[in-house]
Amino acid sequence: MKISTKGRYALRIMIDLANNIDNGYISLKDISARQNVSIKYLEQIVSLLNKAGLLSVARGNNGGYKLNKKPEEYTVGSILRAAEGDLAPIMCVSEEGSCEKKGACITYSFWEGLDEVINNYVDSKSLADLLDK
Amino acid sequence: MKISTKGRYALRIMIDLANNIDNGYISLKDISARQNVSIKYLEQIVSLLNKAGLLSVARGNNGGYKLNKKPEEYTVGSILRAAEGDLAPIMCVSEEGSCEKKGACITYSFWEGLDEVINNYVDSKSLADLLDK
DNA sequence: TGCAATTCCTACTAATTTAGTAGTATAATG
DNA sequence: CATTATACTACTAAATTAGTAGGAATTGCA
Repeated sequence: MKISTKGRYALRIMIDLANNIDNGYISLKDISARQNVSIKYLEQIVSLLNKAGLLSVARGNNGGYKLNKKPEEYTVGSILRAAEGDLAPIMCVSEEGSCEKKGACITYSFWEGLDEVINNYVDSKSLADLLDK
Repeated sequence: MKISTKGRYALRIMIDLANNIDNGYISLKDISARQNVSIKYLEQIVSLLNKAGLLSVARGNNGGYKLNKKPEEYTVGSILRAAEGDLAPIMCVSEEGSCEKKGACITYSFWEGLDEVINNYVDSKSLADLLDK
């Protein structure tokens, strides 16, 4: 029942970009130096964030990434789901794995409720909330 | 971010025992037949529940397990934690892994909050709540 | 007394997932 | 056109999960 490094690093990347929001496009080289994560691994994680539409990208020399919204407009949930795929605590309540025995299953609504409190919490916090610490 | 089979089966075992609460000690053979999980795997999971003090045991012929409290006195959280070890979404907020940089860490209180909503939810539901479905 | 049914304990293993590394292609800039 | 980036795909080592397997200890009953 753990969040993986992808989710945790994704959050750190977004915080890093938020902290440098006035500095134009930020390269992975810079983020790597600050966050102490290899550029190659960051590439994969940023790619997930990018595909989820959370970032603006500039390729080529002096390229990099920047936020395309204000920090208060990102929920932490949207970031974690982009990186982790899905926060469902078990398959049967997730989009893909959705179980056909829902109705009959005695534990289904319990798991559904857990999924709800998790997603409600992570969606109640914005990226800006984290910066305010 | 998934609950493992140990947690899910543990819940099914406890439900099974609750459903047979008037039938004395229930053998793993019976539970195995009803729940479609091998006796050998059930042994390991029941051992965790037992060590956590959730069950009464009778060894030998006609032996087995039974609940030592009423279903409404078990929180689902106590069952899941017994089987899963810990529901902390990341190391730094768990008992063992507790991080020394708590104070400095910008994301710490966010994760702490997530841990809280998860545990509050699973502890707000009793085993009896699941039976009432 | 001894056999059958049961829990108890530990070790092993196969499959899956996680946490990366590596290489090469593509794009932009000066 | 060299340099500095991102983009994409494949590979790999380590850890975790999901079991199997074997045998010892315990108890009830014929």
